This record gives sequence, C-alpha cells and structure tokens, in this order.
Amino acid sequence: MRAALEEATVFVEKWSANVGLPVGNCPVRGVLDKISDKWSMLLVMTLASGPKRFNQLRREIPDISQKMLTQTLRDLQRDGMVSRQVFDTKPPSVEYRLTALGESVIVPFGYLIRWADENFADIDRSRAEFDQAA
Amino acid sequence: MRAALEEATVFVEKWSANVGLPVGNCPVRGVLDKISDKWSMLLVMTLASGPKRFNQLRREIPDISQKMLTQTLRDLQRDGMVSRQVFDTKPPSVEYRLTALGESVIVPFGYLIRWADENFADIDRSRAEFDQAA
DNA sequence: GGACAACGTCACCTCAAGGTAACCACCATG
DNA sequence: CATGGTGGTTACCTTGAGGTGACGTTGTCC
Repeated sequence: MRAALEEATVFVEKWSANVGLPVGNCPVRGVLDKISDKWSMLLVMTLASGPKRFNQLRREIPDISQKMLTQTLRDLQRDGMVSRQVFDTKPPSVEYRLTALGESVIVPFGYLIRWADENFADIDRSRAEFDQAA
Repeated sequence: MRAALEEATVFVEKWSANVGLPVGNCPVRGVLDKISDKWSMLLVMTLASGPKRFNQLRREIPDISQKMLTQTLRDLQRDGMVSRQVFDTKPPSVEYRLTALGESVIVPFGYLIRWADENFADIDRSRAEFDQAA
C-alpha cells in the first residue's frame, strides 16, 4: 500500500491547491502512509496520554501482536514521532514517548477521530440502507 | 492551536475508552479503517472541487485503475459520502458528487494535509538520520 | 530447578488489497 | 468499417501487511 502512493503527485497538487496549500512536494503521501497502516495512529493516540513501556502498550492494546508493536514503534521512531529510551535497570526497561512532532499530530488526528465519532452512526445507517437496496 | 489541542484531547479520552476493544466493537476504528484505504481520501479530495464524471475522475487521477475507481466510488457511495446520479443522455453519463457527509470530512482531512505539509520535511530528515545511524 | 517478566528477533504462512487485461453494450465521428 | 469515448464487469495474479508461534537473554522470585 505504501509504494503506490508515490506516483500520485499530480493530483495531490490539484487538491492540495484546493485546500489552500503550497504545492511543491507531496506531503500527503507520507501522511497517508501513516494513516493507512493498521497501528500507527492507534499507537500515537495511546502514547498521547503519556510515555509508556513496551509491555504496558501491549496490555493497553491487547489485539496488537508483539511483532507489529515492535515494528510500528520502530517506524514511528524512524519518522521522529516517538523517542525510545532504554533504562539500565535490572531487567532493562524501555520507555516510549511522543516527541514534539508526535505530539503535534495529535491535533489533526483528534479532528479525524472526532469526525468519525460524530458520524459513524450515519455511516452505519447508510451502509445498512445500501446493502438492503442490493 | 491551543484550543484545538484541548478540543482534541477530549476526544482522545473518548477514544481511549475504546482502545482496548477489538475493532468490531470500536466504531471509530471501524470508520477510520475505511478511510484509510489507498484511494478513498484522494477521491474525496478530488471531488471536493465539485461533482465529476467517471472518466473525468480517471483523467484527473491517471494512476488509478478503472477497477479501483469503480470499487472505491461504490464504497464511498455505500458509506453515504458520495452520491451517484445517472443522466439519461445518449451515451448515459454518470455524475459523482460529495454528499453533505462527504463534504464534512474535508475539514479533518484538511487539517491532516496541513499538518503533513508543515512537517514532512522534519520527517524526511528524521528518516535520513535514522537510516544513516543504522 | 522451574516459572515468569522484561523486550525483543526470526521464519513461516495467510489473506485480501490492488493491478492487469480482456470483455460487454451503445453511440458518434472520420 | 474502424476508431474512440461513454461506464462499467469479470477473471486472474502478485504483492506485502500482518498474524502465529518458537526462540533468546538476563534477572528475580518461589
């Protein structure tokens, strides 16, 4: 799903312009990348309430696999959204926290979540209607 | 920005109540899942500038396959984001336009796009650093 | 000694999203 | 006649995101 957005530059210009944004490069590509994977947004929003350790995150998001937790955290770290700090305690503990960049994305995510929260009922209804018509 | 953050955190709290739940039980996650496919957002933003016909959309988004255009439009229609109107002209033409629901999602998308535009440079830099360190 | 909790890595497999290309009907134009 | 533009459908295939489960290392506790 990631690589294919790479070529959408042309229209991104178009609709970026519509939203009143400078054209240049395609910023949306990266964002859609993040949005469209299954766990990044969930992880960011979970870390929004404060730094957490690895198994603490596992407990708070029971349906994420260990592999995907590791992998998504690495990706977020790579993107500068999350910082990883290892404490040299007896069993070494690792703390993940949002960076300033990571915190800044909470705002647009928040809008999206609010939108979803306000409209999922309408969407469900629309789906039901549509499916019944078919 | 300050107000926006606080506003966002309200919904983050709501959200966190649902985080532990499987996707099926979290309506927000369900909705966001739909939004996060490869073409939905692009299509919505393309239709943001006005109603368009099928092949008009194909031309504006050259790298979408016919199949995926049809499919994504159907999904959006099913979710009540897009309405489809067939005109009984000589070669019947079909017009797609955003519904009120579809238009309402432009706002949160817009915030996301703005965020991406403001921060993609930082992200790129962070990635480069991270990759070099490894 | 055995279990468990800390934080992972690795190999393997599945499943569906998405791409490709062929096909349909209809009509206009050259 | 043939090409091209309407708006699709269908069958087939590839890709990779994500899940599963085993293994590992260092310690502590019972």
